[in-house]
Amino acid sequence: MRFSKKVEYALIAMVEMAQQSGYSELVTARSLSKEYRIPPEILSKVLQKLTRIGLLQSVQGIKGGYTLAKPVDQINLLEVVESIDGPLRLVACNTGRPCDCEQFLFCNIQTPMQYIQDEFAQLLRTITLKDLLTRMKGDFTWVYDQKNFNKIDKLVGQSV
Amino acid sequence: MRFSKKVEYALIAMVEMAQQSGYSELVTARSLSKEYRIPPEILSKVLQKLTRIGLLQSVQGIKGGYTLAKPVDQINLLEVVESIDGPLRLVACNTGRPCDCEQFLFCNIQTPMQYIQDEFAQLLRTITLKDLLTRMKGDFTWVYDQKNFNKIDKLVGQSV
DNA sequence: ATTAAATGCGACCAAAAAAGTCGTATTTAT
DNA sequence: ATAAATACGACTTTTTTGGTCGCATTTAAT
Repeated sequence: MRFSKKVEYALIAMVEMAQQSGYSELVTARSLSKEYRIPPEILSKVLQKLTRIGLLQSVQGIKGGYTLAKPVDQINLLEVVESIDGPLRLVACNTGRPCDCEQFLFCNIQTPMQYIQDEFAQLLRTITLKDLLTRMKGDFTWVYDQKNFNKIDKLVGQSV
Repeated sequence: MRFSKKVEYALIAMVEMAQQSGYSELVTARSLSKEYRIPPEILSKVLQKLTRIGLLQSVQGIKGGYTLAKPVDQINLLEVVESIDGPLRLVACNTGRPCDCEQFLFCNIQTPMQYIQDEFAQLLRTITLKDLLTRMKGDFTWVYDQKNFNKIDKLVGQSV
């Protein structure tokens, strides 16, 4: 019952991109992976998926990078989640066919669970990247606290 | 991003118990596990957890079994899920402490994700066992289709 | 009393999913 | 030509989940 790490990485990256570039400048996978301690190969693949699906735009080559493909209020959480992890499925038995879970013919919760899934999907659909940005005020106080940066600088032995 | 099998088993069992007993008669783990093809040891442990948390009542001994401890409209999904899987946590970094995810001091989505989790928890809190029961009308048409029962009878080589 | 059928637990093993790594190709500004 | 970036797939490791085994306790029926 967790979002996958990849989805977290996607959201971290997109939030950062929204703050940094404002749709204009490019951000590289490498810089993001450094800043947020995300394995670069994984982050790259995540960003590539988001690009293929049309949430990001990419530019190849030595001056390349990524940028948001749409305004922040037009990117909702459901698209992000489904871009990375595939179609939302809260239970095993809602694939369209009558029921293919282990309890097949006897499953008694298929229809109700479908309803719950629809509700959750709707919730994710109503939350946009913009909502995330407006809700992260509290984080700034410590994310950009200089003491923390110094601590990390020491920790990893390099400038951030 | 799935409910665990154990949570599914819990819901299947509780829905069945609500239909069968109407709070009076006892249902055994064994009969449920047979009817829904759930490994009996697992189902037992699930029902035991639900009992400890107070959602079911149990009676030990040879005539024992389980029954719902509360009316169906007073059992919500959040209690069921948290009884089985522990506190709801959609992301790694909302444990109360500032942030203990891999991106620790740099995580920029902690607060927004907490908000999403709260919204989802509220959704689960508003859905009761009664809602599940009223939404499963569609299932009856095939769950109780005699042809299916015959098919299963042949499949497992015993009366159901 | 003995037995059988039920709940109650904990330790352990196996399978599946997720996370992460490695290698290589392609693109493009310098 | 080179360096730094995206693009992509195969593979390995780790973690989580699902499932199994064994044993103890309770209690109705004989």
